[in-house]
Amino acid sequence: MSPFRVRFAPSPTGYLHIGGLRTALYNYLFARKHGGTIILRIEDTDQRRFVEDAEKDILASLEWAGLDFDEGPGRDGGHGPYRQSERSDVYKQIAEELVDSGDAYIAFDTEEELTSMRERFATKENPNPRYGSSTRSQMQNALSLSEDDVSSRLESGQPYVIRLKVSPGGSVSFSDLIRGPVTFETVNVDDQVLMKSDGLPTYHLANIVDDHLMEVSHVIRGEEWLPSTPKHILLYEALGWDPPQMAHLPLILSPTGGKLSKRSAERAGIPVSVKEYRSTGYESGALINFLALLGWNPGNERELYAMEDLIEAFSLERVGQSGVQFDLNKLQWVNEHYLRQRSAKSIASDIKPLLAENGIKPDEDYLERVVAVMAERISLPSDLLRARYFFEDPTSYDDKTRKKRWKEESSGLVVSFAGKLDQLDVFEAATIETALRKLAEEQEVGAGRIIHPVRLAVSGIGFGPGLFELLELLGRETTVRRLRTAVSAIG
RNA sequence: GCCGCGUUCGUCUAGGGGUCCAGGACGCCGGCCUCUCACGCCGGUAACACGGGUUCAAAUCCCGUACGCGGUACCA
Repeated sequence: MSPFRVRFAPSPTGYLHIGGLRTALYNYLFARKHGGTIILRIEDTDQRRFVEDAEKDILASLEWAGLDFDEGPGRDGGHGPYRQSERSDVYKQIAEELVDSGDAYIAFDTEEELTSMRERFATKENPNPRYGSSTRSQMQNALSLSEDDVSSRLESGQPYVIRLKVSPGGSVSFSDLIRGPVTFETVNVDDQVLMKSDGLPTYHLANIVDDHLMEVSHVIRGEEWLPSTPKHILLYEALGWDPPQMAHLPLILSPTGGKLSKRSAERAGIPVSVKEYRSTGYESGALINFLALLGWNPGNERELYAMEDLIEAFSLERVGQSGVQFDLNKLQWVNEHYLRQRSAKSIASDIKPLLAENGIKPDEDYLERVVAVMAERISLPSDLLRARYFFEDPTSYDDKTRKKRWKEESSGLVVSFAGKLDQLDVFEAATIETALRKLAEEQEVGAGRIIHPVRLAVSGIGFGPGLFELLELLGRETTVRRLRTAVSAIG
């Protein structure tokens, strides 16, 4: 087994979203490509934003997407536990070590004090002053207070946080696998809180401790983390650990611009949680295929990839560097390809509950035949809901089609056609077609003069599958009934 | 504001000094097929952000500007 170890580390503050899935996917592809290991780690250190069923949703969504993990909750690989809430002791111990070594310090400032500090030091040039080398001496911490003061505050149980002590004047450089060399000046890095006053670590501490302890070799995460990477590098250095390789993925942007957030996505009509894609009826393979190509490309012109093909082709070097807009159109296109590879039977079984919700309970064989005939006309199984005429008589007739297709002689032709159908020995597409064409000939009109009004009569709309197979599918009784109803309704 | 990262058709992208008056895909438009719609096939529209360098030669290298995005929390 290769020494490559990667992790996907979501925070259970909500359902797994599309950006999270893509991050998971890239980690997964990288791991599988190199025969490495992928870890799922739950970063549940924010008690305030914790969402009860989020972890369950994340697990279920990943499984649906076909991303299986080697290590994680319930799958011990000797590096657990894999929930940060179950690892508190470790962080506490490391934080204390950092305080002892002088790389971190205790601070007592309350949230109000922090806010007032920001107001106090804010200038036009610097509206957002950091808690760091330039301000910490004026705050309440172990660097500004006397030793006695600190210990008496500690003894009295005053809440405190532990902050990383960042010295100004230096710089932190690292080479990002996707972006190349990146440098930050330490003056611009603040004294990040490592341990919160609730005794839990912040992301920054927990993340690097776990990555180290879990022997993570490559950190593949969203670009929003790039600015905090210097803090992480500083932390690795303080602890005497080697930092892993870093790879910061381009962000998924909303078509309206900006990071694809819940709000912007909704505004753009894009589902944001993986759960929604699933319930809308997208194929997981299609979503994966689409997401893989959103920010990465294989360097050739192929567009359709099964998971194995993605694993085969994937490389971090071919991940782009700029943000990418989410394009629902393209997803839809990919999804259509996947949908058409499925049997009518399996699509039918998917759509059944959806129809039932809408009060439609068709015979299974019939439904399967409907799906077969409609397969090329839908991009999602739920599109079938818009073709209710398969299941119930039309109650209205599309105006535009009516104007265009229903001529003076239409009623007569439709009635005659209904009569012909009544007399047919065998009610099949071929015999129906023969009958119709014969009628057209007798009446000396083009076949279209009958076909279009008949379609409107039986379906209420002007488009759909081939008319003859449609009629066969509907059956003689339904067809004839609808024809006669339509004549009196449109007449 | 400051820090960081970006910038090739509307979108996802190929390309990384000459093979590029820039290739593919989605979308859009037109055509073929055809009873309609869709599929499929064929064709079309459309881009190197701008300004300076470097070079015989720049989409490609360098600098600057503009713009976009991210970060600037005891959130992740």
